[in-house]
Order: sequence, then C-alpha cells, then structure tokens
Amino acid sequence: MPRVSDEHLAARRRQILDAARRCFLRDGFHNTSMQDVIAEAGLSVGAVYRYFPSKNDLITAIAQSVIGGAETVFAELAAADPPLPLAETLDRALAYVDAQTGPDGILRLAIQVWSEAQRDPALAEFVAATYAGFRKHFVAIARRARDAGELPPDADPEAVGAALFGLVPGYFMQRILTGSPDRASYLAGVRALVRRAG
Amino acid sequence: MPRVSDEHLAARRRQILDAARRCFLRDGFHNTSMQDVIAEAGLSVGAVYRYFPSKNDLITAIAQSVIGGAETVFAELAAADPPLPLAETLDRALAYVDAQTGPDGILRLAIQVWSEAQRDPALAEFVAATYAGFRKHFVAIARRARDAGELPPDADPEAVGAALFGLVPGYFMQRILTGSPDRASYLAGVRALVRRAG
DNA sequence: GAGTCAAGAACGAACGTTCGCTTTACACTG
DNA sequence: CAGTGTAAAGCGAACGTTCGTTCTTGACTC
Repeated sequence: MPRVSDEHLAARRRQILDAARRCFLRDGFHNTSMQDVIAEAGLSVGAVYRYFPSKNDLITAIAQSVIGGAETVFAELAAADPPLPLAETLDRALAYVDAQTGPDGILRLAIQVWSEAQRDPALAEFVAATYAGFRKHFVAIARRARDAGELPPDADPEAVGAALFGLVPGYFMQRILTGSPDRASYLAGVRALVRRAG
Repeated sequence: MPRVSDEHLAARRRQILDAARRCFLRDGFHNTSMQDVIAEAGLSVGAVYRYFPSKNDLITAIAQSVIGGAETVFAELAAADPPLPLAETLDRALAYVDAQTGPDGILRLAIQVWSEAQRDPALAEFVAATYAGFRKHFVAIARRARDAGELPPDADPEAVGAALFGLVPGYFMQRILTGSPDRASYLAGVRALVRRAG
C-alpha cells in the first residue's frame, strides 16, 4: 500500500507497539527477539524495521509510554478542585497502581524500564524527568493540604511531597513482589501514621 | 589442582561470584556474557562451569545475596532494645539505602533482580519470601512503637508496618531514578506527615 | 604413574540487522 | 476514463556476530 494515509501509518505503528508490549509483558525486553515481535504483529521483518530502526527504539517507545502513563492521573489529583483530603488522594493514586498491576497492567513493565534506565542514559534522563514531574504534582498536593490546614503550617511541601510520592512506589513494589498488602490495609497503615488519625 | 581443600573450593566460588557481581553492576545481567565473567575472574571457561552449571545459577546466587543483604539491618532495627523512635528507625533504614546506592552499592542490582523475578518463578518466590520477612520486621517495629505510645493504641501493626516499610523502597526508587531528595529532606517530609510532629 | 581438574578451542543455535526484490496504490498523461 | 509510470510499503532469505555450552587436551598432585 504505497502512498498511504497518515492514519494507516499510525495504525501500523500502533499495531507494532501493541505486539511489542504483549511480547515484552510475556517475556521481558531481553528475552523477546525481534522475530517474536514480528510474528506477534503478523508482519514481516522489513515492515517492522521500516517503523522502528532498531530494537532499542522499540524498547524506548514502549518504555516512554509505560513511564508516562501515570502523568494524567497524578496531574488530575494535583489539580482537583476543591483539593481532596490527603488520604483520598493517596487512595486514588494507589487505585491506579492496582489497576495497572494486573496480568496485563502496564506497570508490570515499569520495573524492567527502571532496570533498562540504569544502562541507557537517554532513557535514564527521560525517567528522571518524568518522575521528578510526578513528585512535583505531589508537592503541589502537599502545599494545598498545608494551606487547607491538613498539615502543620511550617511543613515543607517539597519534603512532604517526596514522602507522599514515595508511598506510591512503596505500595507498588510490595504488591508486585509479595502480593500484599491490599490497598485498604496499606491506607489504614498510612492513616495511623498520619496525624489526622488522632 | 586435584584433590583440593574445601577452603580452596569456597575461595574459588567467592572469586567467581565477586567477578560476576562486578560485571553485573557494570553491564547488567543480560548484557554480561559468561566470557565477561570468566575474564573478570581470571579463570577459564571450564573452571567457571565447574562451579556454576549455567549462567542462570550464577544470576540466582548473586540475586539472593543482593536481596538478602538487608536482612540483618532490618532485623537489628526491629530488635533494638530499648526500641528506637520511629523516625530514628526509618533514618537508619534509609542510611542503609544510601550506603548501598552508591556506584558500587549492591542495591543497584536490586532493580535488576526484581525484573528478573518476574520471569523466574523460583527467584520470584525467594524475593517474595525475603521481602515479606522484611515487612515482618517493620510490623514488629510498629507494634513496639504502638506499645510505647508512639502510635494510637488501636493502630494495626500489620498495616502500619506495611506503610512504614513502603517508605523505604519509596525513598530508594526516587534516589536511584531521580537523584533526589536527600535523606534529611525525605525524613523531614515523613515527620511532617507523622503525628509526633505536632 | 594414575587420576583429577583447569584450560580454551570449537560448536551449534539464535540473535539483530541488511538488502534486493515484489507488490500495490496513487498521480499523471492522453 | 483507460493506461502507464513511479515511489513507497512489504517481504523474507541471508549475513556476520555473539551467545551459552561442550569437549578434548595437557599439566599437576598425590
């Protein structure tokens, strides 16, 4: 199909990326061969290489979509009007984790992306920038919580935001590696730690 | 060297494991070839294969030592007599993270191990059991903190332990992926969140 | 001198990638 | 509208490389 529409090109690209994501979820980045992806996509070698010049480009594209996937979730939490209580905000963030930690959840790929980022400087920079952006959203959440009287007036939003944000991967990691605790229990633990429990 | 002493065998094994750890830190599990490890150890192919029948056995051995490395640290924190304040306990746990997150720190390998565990059921089981054990230590810490009046009497130690434990990988992940925040700042954030700040 | 074990050349499989060919949809000519 | 040219898309055999592993050899210890 020469001289083909832009929609067709985008669809093909998506078709390859979807196939790659399935393969990577199943076998991991390095145990997936290009031939696996090509077979999964139902295309030919040349076709795939037309859209992605190397396996690394394919990995990078998937990695960026995986890491960036939470951006809108956190951004909306930070912009909620009126501001949500801290516990409610955290609950919603963890709900996203729950949703994306299932068998087909893209967060299962996140760990591989972190691993890859340790060896790919360009990817490392992207991950660092993206996660720093996430943390900024949590800093905003902390600032608004302080202004709403939910935190001591002298609390540093930068510091609280980092701690708050840390609770999210802390939950994710436990869930994906040990299978527990459930979200309600984790949240109850956070609540017991947080001052407003008193 | 036939009919060799047990110490010699153990030393050889350690020599290979040390070489493997250096290689894995430098290049990652999958970008390290057996020949890399063999050259780093200064041995021959046959020698290494005598001690580790496959590359996977080598990876598993390294992975177990990396994941298990924190066991004594957390166990001691949980057994401290008299119990340490929560903030002090967390500070020491994070200090361990700091120490092992440097260029030669073994925690740099942890992310790769998590990644590997998603594809190796035996390793996954080991990781799950080890991390569940870590969490148990934090549950003990939470119980003792509650008994000491540092937490509300009705706080559930299981839940609080999970939240407390979650703060550790939450810090680790931010440090290793974004380079910030520093430990003091993270701890200040946690303190501002935690009731005793008031 | 017999047995053991490190050494490293050699092996077969699998990898990512290249390249020349075929197919096909559109643009242009008359 | 029919016929033709063209450029892009798709294809897949084949390449060179690298991998994890095996196997033969020879040196050394007891």
